[in-house]
Amino acid sequence: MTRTPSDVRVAVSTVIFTLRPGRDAASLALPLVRRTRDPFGGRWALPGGWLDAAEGLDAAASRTLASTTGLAPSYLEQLYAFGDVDRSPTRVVSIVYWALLRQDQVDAQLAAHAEHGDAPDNVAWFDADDLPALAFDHDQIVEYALWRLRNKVGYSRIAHGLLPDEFTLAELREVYESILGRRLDPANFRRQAEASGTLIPTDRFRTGSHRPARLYRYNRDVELADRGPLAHPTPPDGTHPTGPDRTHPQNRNEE
Amino acid sequence: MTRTPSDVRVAVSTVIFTLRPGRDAASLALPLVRRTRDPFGGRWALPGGWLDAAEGLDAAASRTLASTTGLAPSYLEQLYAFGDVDRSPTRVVSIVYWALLRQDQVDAQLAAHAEHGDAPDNVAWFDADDLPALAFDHDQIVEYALWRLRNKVGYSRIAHGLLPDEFTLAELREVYESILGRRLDPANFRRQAEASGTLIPTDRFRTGSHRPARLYRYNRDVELADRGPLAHPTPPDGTHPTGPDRTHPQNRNEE
DNA sequence: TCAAAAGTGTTCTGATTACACCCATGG
DNA sequence: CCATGGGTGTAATCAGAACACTTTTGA
Repeated sequence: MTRTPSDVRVAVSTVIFTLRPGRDAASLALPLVRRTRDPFGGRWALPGGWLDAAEGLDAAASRTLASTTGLAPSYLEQLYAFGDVDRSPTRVVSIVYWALLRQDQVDAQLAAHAEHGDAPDNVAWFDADDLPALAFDHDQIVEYALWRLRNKVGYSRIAHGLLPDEFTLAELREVYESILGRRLDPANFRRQAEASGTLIPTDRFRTGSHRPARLYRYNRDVELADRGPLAHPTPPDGTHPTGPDRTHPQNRNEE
Repeated sequence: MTRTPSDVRVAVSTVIFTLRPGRDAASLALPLVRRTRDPFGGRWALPGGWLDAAEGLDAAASRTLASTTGLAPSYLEQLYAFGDVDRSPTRVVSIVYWALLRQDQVDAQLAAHAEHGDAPDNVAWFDADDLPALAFDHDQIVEYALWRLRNKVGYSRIAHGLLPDEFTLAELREVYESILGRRLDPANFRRQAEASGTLIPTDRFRTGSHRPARLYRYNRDVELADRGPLAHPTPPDGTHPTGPDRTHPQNRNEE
């Protein structure tokens, strides 16, 4: 067997969400990179880059995300492989990931880069439901990532991927409300959250407004999301492990 | 931008299931192809092949499946992109699909090929829970495909992808039981199926054993599975459309 | 002391389960 | 006429939704 290089190139991109506090309710936001060359020069696109022959897909997602935006996700999962012939002028298969970034990490990571003088350029954050026209088929990709996020929040604990270590139930509820786009009953939300077995109450309280709210951590023994039988046992590096996702839904908001 | 071919090659493989009638209960079976060359010469592997620069991913899955096994799926959906560096001696990213084939189509399609003298070679069917050691990481891939199938059967209508146009409720129930690996209450199953709105009763009956059972068709207006916002409007060719999957589970067998 | 969020209790509803029971047919 | 699967009825259970209510704080 001779090794003939293919004329199909493999790219890796990532849709990474964070929660941006708003006056009324928080909203989902994501960073985009402005393209400097054709095709689609000047347009906004998802952060990403070419797959290197010496790295796995997950590693490529983390690397290209870091090199374009300076961000390291708190949750990372493969989304889909896009490979229509006409999705780009040249033949490119894009392995797309979606990710979450804890709110407190956004500023921290960007500040760290600013200090080292390697602040990412040509990057801007956009509200997830108010995006400009994107390069390639990235509009569709973001739409699908949003759909997956909204769906997954219903049957897994990924919402925690957007919060710091300690949080109040109201903060957790706000994450759900932002993602789902509707209000949730605080009383019922509390009971469900407590019954899930994933929350550990601390003896600390968040004070400042009205009645102090108890702070919770969460049980790291429980995975953020069931990733199916192929889940890697433990993450070798800092970021979260990635294996095929339990793509199966189990509630049924949109069946 | 000069176009430099990548040293990463893209393959497409498919895990395609059908239901094999057994004395007691039916069981899931899938076709494998015996490799004739190294690496893993002599071992069984998933049907597949190299992605052609002129075809999309879905088309490549259909084409390679047909050319290796002679089969055309009744349901086809992308499963996952596997791209660990060491999963093959050379650098290969495999876009893996999973598929269903209606029981009545297996024999029909194979017979058609036999008649034309183009019967596929080196192909054999195996029971899904009794597989030999497979080439590459294909064991894991099959395991993941099974997991996804079992999961998805709980919140979508994919079970119909394994049945002919008309079927009895007992036959439909048997599909569920085979996939889930447990018995279901016939009475409750009937009510759920009827309440789903996806079944159309015919005025024909399956006779032969005891009391005749009504035959049902199903409502083609309802998608087999919610594929998310990116679903292709209509399949251009014969096989089913494929878009990103609503990977979200909604029941919770394994949360 | 009052507004507002934290937190508890109670009721109602719908889906799921378990299981008793009747119906229709082939042998 | 009876064994067997087709098909119906019904009561118990459980999760979720709705909402009234009490508690605790800062202002």
